[in-house]
Amino acid sequence: MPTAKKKLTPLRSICPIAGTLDLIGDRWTLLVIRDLFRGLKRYGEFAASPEGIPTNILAERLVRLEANGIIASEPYQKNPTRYAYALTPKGLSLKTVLGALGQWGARHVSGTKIPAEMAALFRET
Amino acid sequence: MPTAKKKLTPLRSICPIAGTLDLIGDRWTLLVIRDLFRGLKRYGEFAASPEGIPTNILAERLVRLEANGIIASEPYQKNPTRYAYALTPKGLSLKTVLGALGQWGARHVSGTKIPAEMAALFRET
DNA sequence: GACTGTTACTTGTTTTTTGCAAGTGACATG
DNA sequence: CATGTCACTTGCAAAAAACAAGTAACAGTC
Repeated sequence: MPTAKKKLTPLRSICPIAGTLDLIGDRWTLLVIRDLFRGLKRYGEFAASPEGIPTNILAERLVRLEANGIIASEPYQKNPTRYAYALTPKGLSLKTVLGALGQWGARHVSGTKIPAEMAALFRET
Repeated sequence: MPTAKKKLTPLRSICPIAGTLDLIGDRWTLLVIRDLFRGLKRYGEFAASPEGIPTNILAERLVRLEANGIIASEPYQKNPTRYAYALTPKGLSLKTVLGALGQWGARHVSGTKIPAEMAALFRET
């Protein structure tokens, strides 16, 4: 796993919406989670997504998501050890959030389009 | 209405999730929208929320939300003209997003608690 | 076995955004 | 007319993001 730096993130309030945003409410984190739902697993795959996340940001977000128990990493090779990332149950339960964001965007943000590969995320459960 | 500065925000991709995040995916915007769902209407009320949004950020977000058709402002007094803000239908349709974020937070972010005043947001529709 | 390429990061610097404090204009109240 | 309030605006320091390079450990080619 990448270098883990300790960083406290005290919650801004007891509001559960604010609490969620404190964990994943930045410009990039939810896009990494979206990619995990799409089946991507490796650093290079995330980096290749069309939004073009800066690599240092990606590395930091992966560390943070794992520290918060939203993703887990497992080595898939040695020398050098490389890790594949996957959503934990906690991360998987963000599906409703991604679904709501995606449906709203498809309806209200012009220029967006639901890719076929992502249709599963948008089906009602 | 506050001073409107033109600012282009080209979408990072055609993904509807990314598109939504480009509009409202920052540290503060969704908290303002939450406050509107809670019934708050005025600048001072938003500023008094427990998270303590910086006032310059609040002013800028109100302008942006109105420019994007998510909120609308109406004068409630003259000299000086003061505006009350309300969600448009487009803004109201973010309820599912807020609901999903809140439910996830209530379940997975320790230290959060659903205030009674906010319970309506969390009921399934 | 030196050379090229790939993967997964790390490091350094610039630019942008945020956060904080203080200031301003137009009143309303005492 | 002095003080207070409300809704902002402005200035500046601090933090985060963006961009560009660099690095380590191989694997494959010549």
